[in-house]
Amino acid sequence: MSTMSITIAAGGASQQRVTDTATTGLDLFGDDRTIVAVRVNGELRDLNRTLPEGATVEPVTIDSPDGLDILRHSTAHVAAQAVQSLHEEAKLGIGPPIKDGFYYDFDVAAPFTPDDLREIEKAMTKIIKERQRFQRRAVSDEEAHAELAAEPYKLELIADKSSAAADEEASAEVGAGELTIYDNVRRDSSIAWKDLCRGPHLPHTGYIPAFALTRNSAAYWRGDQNNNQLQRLYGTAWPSREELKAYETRLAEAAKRDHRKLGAELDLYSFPDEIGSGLAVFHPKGGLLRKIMEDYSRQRHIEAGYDFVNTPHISKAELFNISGHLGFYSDLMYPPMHVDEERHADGSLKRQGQDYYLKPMNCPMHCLIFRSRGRSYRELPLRLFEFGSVYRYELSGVVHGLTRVRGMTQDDAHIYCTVDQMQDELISLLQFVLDLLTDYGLTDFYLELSTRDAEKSIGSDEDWERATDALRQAAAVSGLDLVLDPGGAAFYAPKISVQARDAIGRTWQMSTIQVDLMLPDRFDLEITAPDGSRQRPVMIHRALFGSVERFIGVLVEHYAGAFPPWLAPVQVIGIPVAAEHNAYLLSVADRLRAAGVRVEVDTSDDRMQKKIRNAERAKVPYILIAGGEDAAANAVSFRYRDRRQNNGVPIEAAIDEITSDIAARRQV
RNA sequence: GCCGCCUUAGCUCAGCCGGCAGAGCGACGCACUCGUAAUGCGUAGGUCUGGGGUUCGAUUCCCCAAGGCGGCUCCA
Repeated sequence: MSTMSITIAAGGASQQRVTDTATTGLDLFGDDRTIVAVRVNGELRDLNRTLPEGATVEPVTIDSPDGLDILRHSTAHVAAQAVQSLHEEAKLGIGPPIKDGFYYDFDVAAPFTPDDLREIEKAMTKIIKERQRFQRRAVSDEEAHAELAAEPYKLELIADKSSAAADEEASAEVGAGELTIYDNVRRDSSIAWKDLCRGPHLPHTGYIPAFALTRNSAAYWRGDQNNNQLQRLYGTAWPSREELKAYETRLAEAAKRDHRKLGAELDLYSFPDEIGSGLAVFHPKGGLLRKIMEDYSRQRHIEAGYDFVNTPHISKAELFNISGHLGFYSDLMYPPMHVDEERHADGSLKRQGQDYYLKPMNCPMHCLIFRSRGRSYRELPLRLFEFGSVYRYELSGVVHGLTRVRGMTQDDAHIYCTVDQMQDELISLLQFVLDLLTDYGLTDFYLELSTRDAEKSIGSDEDWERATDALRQAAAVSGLDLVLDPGGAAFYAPKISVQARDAIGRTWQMSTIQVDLMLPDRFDLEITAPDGSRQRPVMIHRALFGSVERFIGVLVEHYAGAFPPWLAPVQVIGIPVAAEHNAYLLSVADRLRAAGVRVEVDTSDDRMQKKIRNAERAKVPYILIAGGEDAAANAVSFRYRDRRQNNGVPIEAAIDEITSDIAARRQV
C-alpha cells in the first residue's frame, strides 16, 4: 500500500501526517460529528473525498460560516428530495443556502399549502433518519444532459455553463469547473435522489441536527419577472436543537418589535383603509414624537448652515418634464390631475387644461429656488433644507408599514457648491449625518458606495469618476467600513448610503448622499464665478432620516417602543396610590411641566396596580408613584421600565434626575 | 405588478357539514379608595371588508374589488 504525506491544520497548529493514499477527510475526522467538511489547500471539499498528496487539510466545523452553509445547502437537498417524493411532477429550480437558512425553488402544479409543508417536513425527517450519503460524481455535459433530461431548469443551467457566458447564478449552482452530480445513497447502496450541484455537502443526511421549514412563497425563475414563477420553500437548519430554538426565539423577539404592531399598541399611528394603502396618519403621541424629532433636526440644520425652504406638494407636468422624472419614472408617480379644461356646448375644446402631479421628489423645486435669481459663488455652498412631502405610487405588493409608504416626508436638502468645494462639503456632510443619527440612538454604522452602471447612466466618465472619488474620500475620512455596490447607482449619480445596525443586529439603510450629474444641466443652473464667468454648480442630494415616517418605524423597532426620555411622547406618568393623593401628584406634575417635562397623572378610578400595568405597557420612561408617605416627605417613588424602584426621592432630586436624563438624551 | 394566504365588535380572536352572532381586553356607568404587572358588577358596540352570484336560506360556497400578511420583482 502506497503512502503520502499531508498536513493537518487545526486550531492554529499544524501537524504532518503520513497516511495511505486512499485517506479521506472522514478517516481523519469521521469520529467528530461537528466536522462537516475539509478545506484542502484552501478549497472546500466533501469529507468523503480522498485527499491529494501533500495537501494541507483544515477541518470545517458545522458552526463556522462555511459549515453552516454546507449544513443548510445539504438540508435544501433533503427538502428537494422530500418534495419530489411527495409531488412527482415537481421540477427543480435552485436551492442555495441563505442567511440563517436555505430555500429551494420548484415548478409544481399547485402552490404549497401549510399542510404540504408539514408533510414535507415529515418526509425530510425520514430522509435524515436514513442517513443517506451525499456522494459526489463528476459528469460530462452529455451525461448530465442525459441524467437530468426531466429537469428543464437544470438543463438550462448546464447549457449556460457550457456556453462561455455563464452568469453568476448558474456558476454558483453548478460550479465553474467540471459538472458534478450529488447522489443521495441509502445504506443499501440504492440511490434515493440526485441533484446537479457543486457541493460540498455533509457526509450524510444524519449530520443534520435540527431543521425546520419556515414558509413558502413564489419567486421568479432566476429573479426575472418575465420568467416562470416557481414556488420557493424556505427553511432553516442549525448545529443543534438549542440553536434552532434560539433562532425561533430571535424571530419572535423581532416580531415583538414590529413597528406596525407597536404603532397600534402605543397609539402612535395607523393606516386607515379609507385613506389608502401606504398612507399613514399620526395620532397625538406619534405626532408628538414626530415633532420632537423634527424640532431637533431643524435645530441641528440651523447650526450646520442650512437655509430653510418650503415647496408645494403638486406641480404642473412641465416641472417633471424638465427634471426628467416624467420620462424615467412616471410609473412610480401618481397619475395626473387634469384641471382647468373647458369645453363648448358642442364638446369642442374651449380652454386647454393642465396636468398636475403630486411630486415624487423635492429636488426639482429646490432647483427652481436656486434659479429664482442670479447666484454668486459667494453664496456657495448653498444648502436648501425642507421637510418635503412626496408621493410615490409604489407597487401594491411592496407597501409595508412605515418603511415603504406611498406618501412620506423627506428630511431633504440639496447642496449647491463648486467642484472645488465638493470634497470638503461631502466630508463634513457625512460627519453631520453620522452625528445626528448617533443622537437618535443609532451608533453602529457601515457605508455602502453605489457606483456607476455603464449600461444605464448619463454623464461623462470624468464627472462620474470625480464624484465617486469624492464620495470614496469622504467615506475614508469617516473611518467606517465601506462596502461596494458596483453598478448600484441611479443613472444620474453615484451614492453613499449609511447603513445602521439596530439593537438586535438588523441593518437598515438610513441616510443617502448623492452627487447629481444631471439636474444642474437640466435646470441650466449657473453661478457667477469670481472672474465673472458663468459656471455650473455641483448639486448634492441628501436625506438623513430618508423619510420621517420610515425613520420613526426604524426607531420604534430599534427601541422596541421604549424610547429614551428625550424622544418619549410621555416622559413621566404620575400614579397616585389612591384618589386622595391626586392633588399632591398633580402639584408635582405642575413642577415637572414647568421644568419642560411631558408629564401626565393617571387620575382614573382604576386601582394603582392597574395603572402601573398600563403605564408599563405604554413604555413610559418614568413612573412616579405617590401615596401618603411620599406626600408627607415631599417626595415621590420612582418605578423604572426595568421595574427597578427608588422610593422616597425628594421632588427636587426627582426633577433633576429626569431633566438631566432628557438633556443628555440618555436612554434609561 | 406577480404568487399564495388572510379580513367576524375599537383591539386580539372563537364560530362544526350553509339554518337568527360569541368571548376576553378596551370604552361607558355604578360600587370599591387600595403602596409597585389586571377590584367587582353592569351597559353599549357587528350590513361578519365591499359588490355580484349560487341557494328556500350565505359570516360560511363561487366570482370580482379593496385592504392586510409572507415572499418575488421594484425602491429614482
